[in-house]
Amino acid sequence: MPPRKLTPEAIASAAVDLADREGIEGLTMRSLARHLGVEAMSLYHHFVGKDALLDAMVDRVYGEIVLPAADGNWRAELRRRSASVREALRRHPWAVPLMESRRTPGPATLAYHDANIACLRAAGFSADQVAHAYAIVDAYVYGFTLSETALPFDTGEEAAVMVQEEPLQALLTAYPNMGWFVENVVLVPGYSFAREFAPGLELLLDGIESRRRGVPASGPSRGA
Amino acid sequence: MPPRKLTPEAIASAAVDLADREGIEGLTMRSLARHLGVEAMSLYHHFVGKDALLDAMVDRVYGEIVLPAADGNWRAELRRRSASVREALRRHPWAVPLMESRRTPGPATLAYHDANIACLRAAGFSADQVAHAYAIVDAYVYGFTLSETALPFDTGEEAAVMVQEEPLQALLTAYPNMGWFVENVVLVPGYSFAREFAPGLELLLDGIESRRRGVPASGPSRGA
DNA sequence: ACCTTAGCATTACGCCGTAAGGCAAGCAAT
DNA sequence: ATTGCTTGCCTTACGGCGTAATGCTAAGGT
Repeated sequence: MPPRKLTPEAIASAAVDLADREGIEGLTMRSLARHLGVEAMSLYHHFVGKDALLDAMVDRVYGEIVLPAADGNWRAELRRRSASVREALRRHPWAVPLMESRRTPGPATLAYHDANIACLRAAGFSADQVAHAYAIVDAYVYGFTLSETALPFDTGEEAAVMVQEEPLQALLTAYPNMGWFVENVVLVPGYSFAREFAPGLELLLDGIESRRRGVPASGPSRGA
Repeated sequence: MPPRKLTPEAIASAAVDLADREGIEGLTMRSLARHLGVEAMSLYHHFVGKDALLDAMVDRVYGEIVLPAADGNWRAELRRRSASVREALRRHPWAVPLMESRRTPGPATLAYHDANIACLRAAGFSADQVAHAYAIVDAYVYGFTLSETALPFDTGEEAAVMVQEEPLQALLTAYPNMGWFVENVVLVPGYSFAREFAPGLELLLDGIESRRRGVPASGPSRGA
């Protein structure tokens, strides 16, 4: 028997690389097999189907995230792991819609969630407070990264090129507030969407902290 | 010539219905055509390709969102449209990954963004403040809804059934913090993930408001 | 009466995921 | 040494996908 060329780990690793380079739609069982020097059906001896492979890929992405330490300052730990999540998802943009939709979490996924809960719990959060904080921070980090990876430009310079084009010019005059926004935000030198991430996260952490200290939540009655 | 059976609107509407019922992976050009009583290729006389159809579907979802009024209270308007976004995305879960990834916005999409900017602008937000507020709120709403639609359960009762199953039981003992979380949050009577939405949004709105009033953002130095 | 054109259908191509089965190389038991 | 099982990979084949190319039919303009 020739030395085994394939292992689940090697396959998943190659699949992540391929998806990074070609996009998730370029990852097919055949293209992946070609990349590994084998035939497509050989992969099915290591994964029962493509779904299982996707599960493994997602778990590898979770494995790249720096876990929060249970004995650290919860704000610093949450900040660090949020940045780490965002970096991992920028390295693997295809993972953004996948991470939240897989139903068979792998060991790295479970370890990730466990460490997050442990960190907040150790900081004295009640179960309800953990639920609140976790839901809010995760929604923000995933949502921000989703927006970010979908954006057709990152810096203002890239946007400036796009705005020159004819159809976009027409749209910006038809929708004057968007035109105002583009002119006064996107096209201002130094703009990048990425810089919104950290301030938004701090706003969340501030809110979580003040709620913990007993500041009552302002209900809908207040602003309406 | 028989009276035209197909219009882009009718096709997109049927596609949305089909995706709602069968899921986005059940929406194929053939299944959609079958549903409309025509052949698959007939659809290509109204849409240049499936991507264009998906664009139209996304724009229909945007069209379901209640637009914020420019002359209203910005908190109330943002609250209302955020709830409306979430409801639209719950009606059409397949749209969550699509809405942020389409690159050819339709009229409803543009009107939506324009109305949002207009609302904040009319409330006296500077361009930078609009950018901050919009990025944060959108990230939260999309991220929350992404988590929500991906969750295998909604209420604690549904979760209780899942937890009975063997493989999950083993996981919860292996990851004690997750076990603690499930026991003290998910399985507590009355739990539902959905109830986290409004408090989290209020936290954001509070933060946006206080930042506007000149409260300096707490930087990483504070908590680290 | 002719031609254009719009609206829909037919056929076919190259992709996809994967079920079913084959085959060769190594190990274990006899 | 022979047998037979297991492991790892390959071959073939099927139904379904998006869609290019082309054909047919009937209404409307001239």
